[in-house]
Amino acid sequence: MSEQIRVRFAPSPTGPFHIGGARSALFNWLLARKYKDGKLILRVEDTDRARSTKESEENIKEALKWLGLTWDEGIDVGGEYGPYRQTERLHLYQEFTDKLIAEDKAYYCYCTETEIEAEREALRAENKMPIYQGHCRNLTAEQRAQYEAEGRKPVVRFRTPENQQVMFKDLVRGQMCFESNGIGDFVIVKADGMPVYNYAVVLDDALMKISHVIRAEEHLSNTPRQVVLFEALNLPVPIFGHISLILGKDHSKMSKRHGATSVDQYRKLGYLPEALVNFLALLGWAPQDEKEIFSAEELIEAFSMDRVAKNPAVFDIDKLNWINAHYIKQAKPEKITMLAIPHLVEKGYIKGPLTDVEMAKLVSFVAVIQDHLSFAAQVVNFADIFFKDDVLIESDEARETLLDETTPAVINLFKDKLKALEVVDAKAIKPIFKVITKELKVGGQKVYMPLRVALTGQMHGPDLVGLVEVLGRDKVIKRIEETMMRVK
RNA sequence: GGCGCGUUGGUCAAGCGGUUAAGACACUGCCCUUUCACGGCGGUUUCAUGGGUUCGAAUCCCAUACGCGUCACCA
Repeated sequence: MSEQIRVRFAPSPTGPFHIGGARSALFNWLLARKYKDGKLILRVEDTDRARSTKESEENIKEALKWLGLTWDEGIDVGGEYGPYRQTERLHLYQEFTDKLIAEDKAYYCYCTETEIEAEREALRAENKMPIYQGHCRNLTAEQRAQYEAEGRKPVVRFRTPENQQVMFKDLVRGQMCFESNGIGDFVIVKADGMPVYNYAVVLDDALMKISHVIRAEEHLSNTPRQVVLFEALNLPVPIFGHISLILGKDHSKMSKRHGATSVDQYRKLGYLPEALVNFLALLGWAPQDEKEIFSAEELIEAFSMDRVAKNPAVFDIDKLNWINAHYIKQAKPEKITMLAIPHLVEKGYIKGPLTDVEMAKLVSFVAVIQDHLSFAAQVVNFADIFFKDDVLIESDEARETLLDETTPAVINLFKDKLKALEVVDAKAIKPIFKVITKELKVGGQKVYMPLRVALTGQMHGPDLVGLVEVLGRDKVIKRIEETMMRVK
């Protein structure tokens, strides 16, 4: 690609930032970063006045920043092709609309929504395509004046050329071809003066000199409408690339039913941005080799549009969890702790602000369980071990472990040894277990298990040595004593 | 319904006329670990169906089925 790469991400701020949108943004970003002069433009498509909100726009920006998907031109950062919010570009669209009308390539349509709806119904009933039948296609000046007098507010429709083949190039799907007759005269400017998506997007992409339009497949069927407009306006047609949709487990489009769908939800659950980026890249794109774990830099290096798949991909939370677990293991315990705290607060484990000492202890605890986590919120699954001093014995099997005839001796010896320690750290604690097996002549099972159950109530869990160190001598002794009292 | 896109194991997927049809997640077996997890080594499971073309087809062509998208004064 010799010309400059200029790609854009153009979300409409009508709700929480969707995971699918994040992938579109990611692919565009990767393309922009791959080429030295590549530019990513962030444009906001806010022409739907009823649904667009400032909060959504903020949410999208925050999510993009969190994911590390930086943009070179667009809202907040500016650029020479601004403004970058469609509602601030109305004067630009107006110019082109006037021109189209003057050239008779577009016309005013006074049909009301109910009239149009009735027409559509009728066509559908006959099993025909529900396209506009051209009622206002050739109105006389008198007819128009009549409608105006009635107070009707017109929309502007594009006069779609008949019997033409509309072709365009798609990087993912190859050469595409549609019949113009299947399109009909579509609305380009609403009655409130707002341009319709298919119109504004064409003008913006052309005016912002976008070279490649990479977006979701749901736009594929809309593309001929846009191509026809590019041609009518004598504007260069960009190269398209329609990436397939992300589906839920049941193969329908991802929705709330499938669990978390917004970037924000994953962020709050304690997924790491690098993991999400890594995972999203692998949904619909495959590297040449067998690598699975990619840093952003490695993705930029390896990414290319011709390895983007045509078929839709099912969002597999198990794989995301696996990737995230990988990044969690590499992360600093402090970081995971910070992500987990809101969840610990929510579950009532943490009441007020933590002191420095408490915080340090919590961090050490997180370090002990870090390898067990798929995402930070899972810390609450282990929180009882850390926060709850009255141990709940999880099963009869665990109880039996405590009733073992060797158990009292083990527990007592352990307490003595622990009390005798000058410094209570992992290095000092570890040998205790060995010594006990030797002195009491019992197997490791008989030492570790009763102590684990007395301390946590559970048969399985994080490393005991680490646990004893983090909990501290007093708490450990108090806990085992109380548990033993209770089983007797 | 028209138009369009798609269909390799439960999931992500490699493959682009000749392969024992990669790899990863999940599942599972063993090892490691005196628990679990991590990690290591194995295993089960796939070319939607039917026709062609070809010496040879997961790969090319045509049907059928199924899934999805779109046909808005939403984007």
